Amino acid sequence: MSNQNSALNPSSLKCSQCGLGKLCLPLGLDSQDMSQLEAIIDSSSAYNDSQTVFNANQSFERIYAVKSGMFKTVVTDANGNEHILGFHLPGELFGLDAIYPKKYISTAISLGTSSVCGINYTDLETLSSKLPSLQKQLFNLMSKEVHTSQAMSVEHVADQKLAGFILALSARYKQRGYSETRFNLAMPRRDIANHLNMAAETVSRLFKRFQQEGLLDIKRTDLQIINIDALKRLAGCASVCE
Amino acid sequence: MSNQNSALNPSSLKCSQCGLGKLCLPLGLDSQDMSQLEAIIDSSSAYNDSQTVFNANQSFERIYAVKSGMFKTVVTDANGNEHILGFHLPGELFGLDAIYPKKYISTAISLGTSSVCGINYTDLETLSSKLPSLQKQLFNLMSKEVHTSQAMSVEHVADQKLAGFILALSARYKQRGYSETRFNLAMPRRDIANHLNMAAETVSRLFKRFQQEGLLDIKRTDLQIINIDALKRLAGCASVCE
DNA sequence: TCAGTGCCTTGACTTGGATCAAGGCAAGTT
DNA sequence: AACTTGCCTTGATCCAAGTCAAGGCACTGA
Repeated sequence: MSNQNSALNPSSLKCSQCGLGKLCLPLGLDSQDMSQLEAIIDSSSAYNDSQTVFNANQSFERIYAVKSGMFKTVVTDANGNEHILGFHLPGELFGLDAIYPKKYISTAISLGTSSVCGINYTDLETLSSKLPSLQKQLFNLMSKEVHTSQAMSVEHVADQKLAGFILALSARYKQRGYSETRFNLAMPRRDIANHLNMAAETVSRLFKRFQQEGLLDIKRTDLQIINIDALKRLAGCASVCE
Repeated sequence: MSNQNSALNPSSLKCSQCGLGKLCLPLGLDSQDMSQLEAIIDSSSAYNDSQTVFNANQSFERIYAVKSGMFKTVVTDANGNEHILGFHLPGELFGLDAIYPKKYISTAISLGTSSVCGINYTDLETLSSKLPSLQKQLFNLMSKEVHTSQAMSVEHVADQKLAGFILALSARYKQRGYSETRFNLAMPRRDIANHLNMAAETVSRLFKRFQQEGLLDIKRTDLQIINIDALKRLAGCASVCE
């Protein structure tokens, strides 16, 4: 399946110098609060492609913030079928669904070379009750997580789902200061298909159709959105209209 | 669509006397903390069938805890199609997805005679930073919410989805001290179908099949689970195995 | 008791997307 | 340059579930 987890090159860049501060946990913290947060963060462990950050059922200790690259979270059902719950971009947290059950629900795997910051959850809880802005930001990030998980379930036809997926990625890249019309998908077709509950062949045919209809241009993982409005109309806006 | 929102019979039963304390926000609070929580809660507004608690796009002010009955949250996409995001049982919160965007994402509607407690979110934030146990419980409830939204997306064949839905309801009723094998569905077939992204006819045919296979017995909304293990095997356990 | 209404069930037909099976193409290896 | 490997695309076929249409059954109110 996937390799053992192992941290390479732990470049210990602190939150205050990280550049993701406007999206990630530190949002809203003053420099004094920030250094308290920095004190409980294991800054930046790096992973090669397809390495495991944590496994499902492992006992919950830390939540993770993506620093660079991309991670996916995967569950395996009783019949051994894997399902990708989500993809996580820089500045996003994962492992939040493990808080209540006190164990990880999913397995987290890197897509390409990527890095994360780990945050001990008990420490984070304690610090949150001292720093109202941190508590507020955590609530915000969790609320967002609830929202995105729900949005997925609205579209149910294949083309809407794929359009919605692309638009959601686009919006998230935009937020991070990248182009909203051209970005790298990072994950293979198979993973997109799995995440959206469809066959890889369907993803392939839909990308072709979208291209023929002048909605986008795609070569391997390099995606360029050409007609974003038409794409939004197609998706029915469910995952993206704000 | 649905009637105007209107609060009837505001029976002001406090948290400390409510019986849902083991599931709801007060979990883990001592009696002193509890009275602080009670002070910021508008206890119990009652609704008749199909009444609206809040509308999508309305500005966010409060989260709600179900006191009795059931509520559904519904979004409408750009094409006017409605989609039911979830059903909410006593002791569960709804409106959490509105925290980050600061406006309600969905419309909340009562199913049958039901009641809620409303909690001003700003007050709740403030109080949470004073009461670590309250903060902890809020994080737990939000984590749970993330988890249940995600679990939905795992099953993708109709019979698995319906089995998973029934089992999830069963587990939630059990938690609340009700029978896990016999309960009232409260919502019509159409709503189940909509929530699970399928046709009402399919729900009907599947219930018939489940009944023929000796998995359950259903008459209108009165559901009795006969072979819960077989049902779990069918669902692949995704939404329920813990 | 009987018509009216809303919800659920059943059957016949249609279709979107899965599956199966080949083939293509890029990048690395020998 | 030829071979291998992994991923993606394309075409042919099939089936699960949607749609359409009719009928049944349990409440309601006159």
